[in-house]
Amino acid sequence: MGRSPCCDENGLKKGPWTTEEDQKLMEYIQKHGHGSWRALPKLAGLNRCGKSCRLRWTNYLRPDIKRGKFTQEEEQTILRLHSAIGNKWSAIAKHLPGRTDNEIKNFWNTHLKKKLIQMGFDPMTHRPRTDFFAALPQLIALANLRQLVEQRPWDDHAARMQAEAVQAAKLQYLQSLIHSAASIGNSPSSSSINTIPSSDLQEQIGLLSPPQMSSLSSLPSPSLLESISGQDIVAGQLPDIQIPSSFFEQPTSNDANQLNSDFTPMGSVEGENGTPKTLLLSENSLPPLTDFPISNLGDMCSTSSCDGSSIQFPCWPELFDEQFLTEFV
DNA sequence: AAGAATCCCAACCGCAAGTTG
DNA sequence: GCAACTTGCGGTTGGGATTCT
Repeated sequence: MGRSPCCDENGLKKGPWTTEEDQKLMEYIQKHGHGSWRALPKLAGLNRCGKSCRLRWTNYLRPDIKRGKFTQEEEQTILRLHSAIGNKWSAIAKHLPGRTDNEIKNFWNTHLKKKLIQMGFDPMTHRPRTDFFAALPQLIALANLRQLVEQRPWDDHAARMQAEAVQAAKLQYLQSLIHSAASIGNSPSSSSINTIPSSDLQEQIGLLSPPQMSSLSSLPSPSLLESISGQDIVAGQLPDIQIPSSFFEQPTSNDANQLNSDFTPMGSVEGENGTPKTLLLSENSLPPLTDFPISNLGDMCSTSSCDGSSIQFPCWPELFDEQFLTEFV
């Protein structure tokens, strides 16, 4: 299994392709097929290595390539498949006709990954991140729901659902705290916060707007953490939440539904119009955080895909009133 | 208006699996 | 079975485009 020597050859052109080169490559392949990629450049009159030609063809020149923005449907498919198989871009691309693995990979890295991170989900596991900083954006977004509830004259049912969502968020936040506290207790020399990769930390801190940064100073004190961890609460016994891979919107097509059937859903509920909504919940999961489409949640965060509008988040003390803490502890 | 920062994506790199002789 | 070679894949990067200050 030796390495390919083709790109090691000197004198071959690299970098962006010219329209002339594209033309030559297309004409040659349309006439003769690509055959051996190694031999192709010479036969086609190109001063490129075969690998470069193959990449140019498969990622750009192939006639069946679909260009333009990814649809919600495609986004759903990518999320669903990625949650099941991870960074298998070529496998994911097979489910998206006309999209290349490179295109999907780029879309993931520039959009979807950030979206998940901003919502406090681990982009690799698609589960809520248990480290403290990772949970912040998700919780902030949920806390913001309560603010909306208080500001809008919604009906009682909707308001109750929102309040329950905030309660769930609080629970999850406390879960994070307890995880942190437990690890502090188990290992005096290191805290879970200290174990967060610095890149992750920077990423999360970078996502917080200045008001949120300032509110960090009013987070629970170490003494509170101690008092919580002193309750002999086993972190593993706390409820866990798994994000539905249909995270931003419900699937809308037969294709998406078909894909859904490829992976085992952990639960389902009936949607408003009678169509079942698939929820990927773990057995010990909390109830769904909200009863409205989670896409609303995504819209409320300050993300690059949120039409550029920024939203002022509430301060942390508002999220955790004393009554709640008393009830919980 | 201009420079800085950020986003985006085409293309490259290198590894590993598959194929051939 | 082995080595040379080809192909496919995923991670990373460079630089143009766009947005922000």
